[in-house]
Amino acid sequence: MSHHTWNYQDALRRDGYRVTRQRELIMDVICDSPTRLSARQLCESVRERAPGVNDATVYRNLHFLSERGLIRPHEHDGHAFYELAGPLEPHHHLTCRGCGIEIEAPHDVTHAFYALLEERFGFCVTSDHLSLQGWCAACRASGGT
Amino acid sequence: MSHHTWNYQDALRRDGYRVTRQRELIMDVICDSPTRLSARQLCESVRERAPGVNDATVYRNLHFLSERGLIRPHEHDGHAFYELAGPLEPHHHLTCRGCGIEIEAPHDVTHAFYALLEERFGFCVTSDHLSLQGWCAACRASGGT
DNA sequence: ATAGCTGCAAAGTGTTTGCATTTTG
DNA sequence: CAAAATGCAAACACTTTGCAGCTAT
Repeated sequence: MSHHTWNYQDALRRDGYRVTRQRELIMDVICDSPTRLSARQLCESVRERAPGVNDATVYRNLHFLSERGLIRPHEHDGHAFYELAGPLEPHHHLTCRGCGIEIEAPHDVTHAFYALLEERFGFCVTSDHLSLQGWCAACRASGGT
Repeated sequence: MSHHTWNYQDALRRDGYRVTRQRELIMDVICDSPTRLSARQLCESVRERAPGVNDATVYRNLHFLSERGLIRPHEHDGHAFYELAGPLEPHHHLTCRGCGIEIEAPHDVTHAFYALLEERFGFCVTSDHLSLQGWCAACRASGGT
């Protein structure tokens, strides 16, 4: 899924918001990155492409775009990391400690687990995102620690 | 489990570290709290009991005590929250959005879930702590949203 | 006596806010 | 043209650091 095949611009304009160079840059950077990026990293990446852009603008737009549902923040390591929301299914992230790859697991992998928590603790989970650390198959095969 | 039944003091002295009033205060506050506390909250609670204690000292000791394995930090909401480590089993936290209660789920509740992730994605989870939001049985019974 | 620890003040991050100016629709 | 968004600088909250003096052992 790319934001190029997704007309988020008109969606914004329709609601009276504006499509600025800065907003497009942020969407571009998020879309081009293979992994989720923190606000800080986004400030940097955006500035690489367009030196004039201010951090405050990036922060403001990350909130704005999240509120509008165009991107999605995930808490991790004490920071918010952003990814395109678009028509993507909600999902979980499995991050490899070896190579850093991020595997996306569909939301339904947690069904049985959440059912168990409900059964054993009467607790009904509402968290819609999990971020787990571990080792991917490739790293384990190649003798990762 | 209480730190009063646990002689962490001698463990420290044995290794050449000192048992100070500040360190004991921090351990007391952590132990007395029904929920995990953030560094910030700990600074405040400690200061309530002993007005002179400096934030820097609290921060330094939270790192120190974590390194020594006396307390355990858990990331949550962009901050570290601390709880007694001691001889406790590793476990997961289920936090109720309604009443804020924290249910501790033993580590083994994730066995089947982690096995599924390994089977489907070849991914071997190493994260040893999960923090999930949701609704507890009591809140759901009393018509929590 | 002497590491080890504390308090203080200053600096460092990462993020937010107010306001004058610019830009988009 | 008017509303919306930006840049800038200052404020913010939280955390870390250097150093002189204090204190547990």
